Amino acid sequence: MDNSLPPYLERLNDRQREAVLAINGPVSVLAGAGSGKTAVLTTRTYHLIRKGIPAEKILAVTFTNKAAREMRERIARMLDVHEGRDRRPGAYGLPFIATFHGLGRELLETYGSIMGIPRHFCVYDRDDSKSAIRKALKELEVDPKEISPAAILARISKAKSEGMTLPEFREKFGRESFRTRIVAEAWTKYEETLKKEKALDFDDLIMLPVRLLERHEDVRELVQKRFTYLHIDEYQDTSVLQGRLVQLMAGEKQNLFVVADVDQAIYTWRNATIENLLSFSETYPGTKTIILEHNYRSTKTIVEAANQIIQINQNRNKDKRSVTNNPDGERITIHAAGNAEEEASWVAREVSRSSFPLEEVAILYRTNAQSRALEEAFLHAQIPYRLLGTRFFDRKEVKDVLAWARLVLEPDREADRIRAVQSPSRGIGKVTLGKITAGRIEELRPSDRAKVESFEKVVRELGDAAETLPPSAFLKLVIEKSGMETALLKEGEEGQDRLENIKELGALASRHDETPGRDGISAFLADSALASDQDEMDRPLEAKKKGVTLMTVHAAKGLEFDMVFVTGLEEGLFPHENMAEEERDEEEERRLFYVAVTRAKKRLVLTLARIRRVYGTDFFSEPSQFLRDIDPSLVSFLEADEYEDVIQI
DNA sequence: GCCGCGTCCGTTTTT
DNA sequence: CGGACGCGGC
Repeated sequence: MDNSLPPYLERLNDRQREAVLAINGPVSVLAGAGSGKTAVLTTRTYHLIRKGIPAEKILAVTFTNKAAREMRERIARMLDVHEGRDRRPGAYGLPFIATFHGLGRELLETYGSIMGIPRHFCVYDRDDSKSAIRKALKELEVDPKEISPAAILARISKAKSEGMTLPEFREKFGRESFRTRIVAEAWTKYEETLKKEKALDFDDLIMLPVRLLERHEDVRELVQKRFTYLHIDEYQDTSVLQGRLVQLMAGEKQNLFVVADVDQAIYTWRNATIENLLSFSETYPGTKTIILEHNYRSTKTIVEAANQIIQINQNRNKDKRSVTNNPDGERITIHAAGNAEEEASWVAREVSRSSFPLEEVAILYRTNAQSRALEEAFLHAQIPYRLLGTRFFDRKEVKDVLAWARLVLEPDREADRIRAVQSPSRGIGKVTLGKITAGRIEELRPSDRAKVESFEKVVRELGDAAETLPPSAFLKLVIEKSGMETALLKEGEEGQDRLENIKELGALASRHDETPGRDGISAFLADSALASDQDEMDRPLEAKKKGVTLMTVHAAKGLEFDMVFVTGLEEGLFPHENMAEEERDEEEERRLFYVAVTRAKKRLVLTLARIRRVYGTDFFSEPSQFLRDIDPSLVSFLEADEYEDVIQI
């Protein structure tokens, strides 16, 4: 008998190998930062296939689209499968690799008809949901100033992601207070809008599949048979409902493999709960737990600093501590700048002085607002950069095109009609539109009627074209026929940029060109709703850019760079001072700092500004308490006298 | 119906 | 400070 290991297993350490080889039954892997958990997930998937498990029986759920795509590419390479343009998660006989939302979408598209879910639904993003709520408030004659649409949406979203239905919410909170009554009323209207527009929101993409599997045993069995091996990444950041979905899918076999790090739980504000992880072995008796604490990523200095930071948290597994065989490396640099602009230009200067390739440098910050000063500094220093998180899909012109496309597929979508009719503006406004929706078409002036008819004609023509055209050609036609192209060309330089953005959208759509007609277009639309602005691969132009990466700490999760700058280390900013007392969570902020620090492989630089501008006014800021958590022996200051000043012993 | 101007508000973090 | 929204004049 041949006892030698295949090369892909030899590369792993004992614990990692144990994780890969634990094929049946529930397994939880508690992995520290930089411990090679991605390698474990990928290798395990590959190993299962080598063992004869059909690839399409394996489901892997990742946290981001980017992680999904990378894993899919890696496995395709290992299996020597050449992926074509088909972007569906399970294409080419590969495992089904997607985010929870991508999985939910697949389940609803495939099995949702039994619950009356339309075949072509569109997905509402946060802004869509917000305007739907705003509309609901208007109908209810509630002043949005009294209760903000955002707050209502947050409450609805929380209820939904806990698995609570609208009637249950009414029952429980309907009489509690004025506030909750408004929430219940707005929720009712909101659901009506969703239904009318054949739309689902992000929470629906999880909630409805759960309901589907709970209520329909036949579907549950079908799904359990379809996926016999389940891999879940970042399990500490799953919600109650996502946990339940996993459980429903795992079924009796429970060939369930989850990877998690409690110290990197940074999404509780998005209704993630570490309860799923803490109760894992109770939910799944016979769980095998494997701890990966060896860090392959960072220098000893960085690993040691990370340990010092995270061990201050009370709410964690105190035995878990990262170790590394890597060299000590350089000390951590702390720099205090005068204000945000000086901080930014100092960072830019340090980047150009360093010898790391620009692709190996990341600039991290707590809030998106901080990116502006940094962007300007990099522009000024002529250092190429990529800015993640500029909400591409939030841009007006992009939303306009998507609205047009959605309207063409589903002429009942009121919100999209209002948007489309105004882009470009064609002399039809709210009043005219209101008359149409109310069915009072005869009241229209002849000139208005002509305008409306020509608009509707364009929509119809595009509708016909949508039946056969590949998505990218369809989009091109939309841009032309809607009149957007002509209008933008008239606008000069800014219009050119906008046209560029729209064309980028066309490039995205071409990924679905192998599925022409409504199916492909609708898949593209769902893609863009689920696409993340944090993922440069979702944007062809952004992906081509090379350079330093600017992003929030949240967006940096899972990534690694030779040199990492963590900026804005000031009290109130990082840790962030929350408005709502009850939401303040110092330990989560510290975990976030831990995530930031552990992104660095070789050099870590922490910066702050003594004066920070908030809403246009300057404030003095105190250095972040987090800076004091790192032992001085690991730190070097550029100016010696800065030390006591910043650390404030 | 459109556009310009004034006011008000916000900022965590995002699939 | 800057984006979103509303009001009022054209």
